[in-house]
Amino acid sequence: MNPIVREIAERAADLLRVPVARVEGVLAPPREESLGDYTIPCFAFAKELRRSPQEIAAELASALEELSSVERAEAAGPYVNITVDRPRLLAHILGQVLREGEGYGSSGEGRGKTIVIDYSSPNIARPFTIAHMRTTVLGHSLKRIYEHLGYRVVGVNHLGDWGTQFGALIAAYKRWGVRERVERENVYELFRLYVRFHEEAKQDPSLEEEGRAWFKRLEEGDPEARELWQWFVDLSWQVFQRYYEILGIEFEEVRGESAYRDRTGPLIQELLEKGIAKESRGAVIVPLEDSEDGKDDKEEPPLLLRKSDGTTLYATRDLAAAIYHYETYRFHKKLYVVDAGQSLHFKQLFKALEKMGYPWAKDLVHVAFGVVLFEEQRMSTRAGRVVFFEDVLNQAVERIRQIIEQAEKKTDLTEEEKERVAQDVGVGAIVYANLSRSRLQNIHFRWDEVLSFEGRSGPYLQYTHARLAGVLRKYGREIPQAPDCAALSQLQEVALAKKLEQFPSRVQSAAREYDPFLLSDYLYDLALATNKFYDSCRVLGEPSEVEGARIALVYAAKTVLKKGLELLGMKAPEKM
RNA sequence: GCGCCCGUAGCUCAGUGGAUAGAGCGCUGGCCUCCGGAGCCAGAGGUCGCAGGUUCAAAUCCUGCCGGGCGUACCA
Repeated sequence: MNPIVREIAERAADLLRVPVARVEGVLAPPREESLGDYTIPCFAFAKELRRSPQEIAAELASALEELSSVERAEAAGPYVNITVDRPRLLAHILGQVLREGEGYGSSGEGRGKTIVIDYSSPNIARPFTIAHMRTTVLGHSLKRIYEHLGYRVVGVNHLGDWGTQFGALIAAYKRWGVRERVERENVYELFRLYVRFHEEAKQDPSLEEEGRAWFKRLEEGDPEARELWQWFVDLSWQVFQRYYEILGIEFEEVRGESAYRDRTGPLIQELLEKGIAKESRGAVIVPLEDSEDGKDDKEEPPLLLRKSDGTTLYATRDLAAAIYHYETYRFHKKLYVVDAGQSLHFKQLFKALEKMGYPWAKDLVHVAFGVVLFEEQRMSTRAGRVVFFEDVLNQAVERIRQIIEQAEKKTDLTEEEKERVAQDVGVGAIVYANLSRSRLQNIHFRWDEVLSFEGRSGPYLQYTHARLAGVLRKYGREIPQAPDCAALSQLQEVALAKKLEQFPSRVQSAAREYDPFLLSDYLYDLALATNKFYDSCRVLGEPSEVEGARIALVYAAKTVLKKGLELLGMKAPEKM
């Protein structure tokens, strides 16, 4: 909160004899910019003061008008609309951004705290699809946001490299696999084998049995099963790493489900001995029904730890992983960035850990998100109804190459730079598309939408940044550290500066709500304000007071835009 | 059946108690002798799923219903 707003709130609170926080709670920007900078709706104070809101507003208006930082304060019915001393406000905002630079919007709230984020965590032996992008991009952005707030963040890639499905894959490979083809086509061939397995299993259910049997052999350490499995893992990881490199993602910990295979046995033993788990229908479960008064008409499904064939499940390994992560990192919080369809799983998991007496169970958060739909249906890897990430990326990059070539303005980019830019912007389009709606919304994947780079899109934000970079390049001198803000009197200048002021609180909201959308939404508004300013206010060649003030504004906007893009996991090219 | 999520403009989505509900796409019409037109400006387009209730004030909170998605013990 800036000092001007604080002064206003304190004065008003003093006058009304209410806590400052009450005033700050209702103080907001007005409905329309032309009404002023801030407004205080006075309804909330009417009852206790036994006066009409209109009366209160009138009194506040005349009192606030006397503050030196207030330019104008007028009552509009029950509202007080306040216009502040703009040069002072802008000097405060610009001063802060110029002083803090890339550190603007950071804070010490995370000092000494560790956050573990489990994200991306793809299943091996399958190509990345556009559906995998949601967890990858969300988790990555959350990671950068928390880091900006001073947290130590451990990005965990909990690879899906264990489970019945690998029994199925081994069975499929044993039946139809060709080594050379797998080596050549990698995950795409493994994926084909997997799909074929499920298709043929529809006709011949004994295949499922065969798959389960292979998984059992795998869990028991059968050398042939292990060897094939390791081969699949190595091949897959090679491909995944390339994708992560393109996306600019690095993990602090890559530790698949298989890493916990030796912990699950003892864990199940312990739970049985403590009476937390029990045998039921041949399997081992943790009952979770909260039967306080014996009425279990709700009948919550239990958490399954071991199947009747003796093999473990996803949940067993997740349990072991949570304990491992707490022991290793003593986390402040652990976030699971996993689609909303798994809500029950996490509810069960957290409850089971609570039953086990771990106080940190309350620090586990399922950061749920909506699924990506294709042709109005959920993508299904098994059914083969998927869009591969690589295809989307290639098309996006190709589209951008064309746009660069067709640009009217002669581009001075070298061929190498063009490639770089095409990739950065292509990735940006995909990333932004995944962060451009609140996380619980499903996303309808449409080619024309992802390949549209106009309006609200990743490239729009990057383009805005590149324009500002262009102005700064041409200016070519030191940015004035104490610009004359009285020279910034245009509506668009004030609006842009006020937008810049919101950045820190938006970063915090995004962290608090575990939703980078809150940041991406803000960045679009910021880019819009920037373009409006750019369109109506010329910078270079203006009288020196104006030019100096405007270039400082340009610099501040570019700095925030760049930082914001980075927090979303996007590049901010200087030229494009 | 039960649980969670969603329902706002033709389409995709913001807005979760405060003034006349906002964007993008699409549609109509404007703006480059001037810092990058991947841009800017203007216009048309909405009984905020329905019905009650709480409140000075409801798209927003509560209750019920309708429609859609997901989940609901041996997949991950």
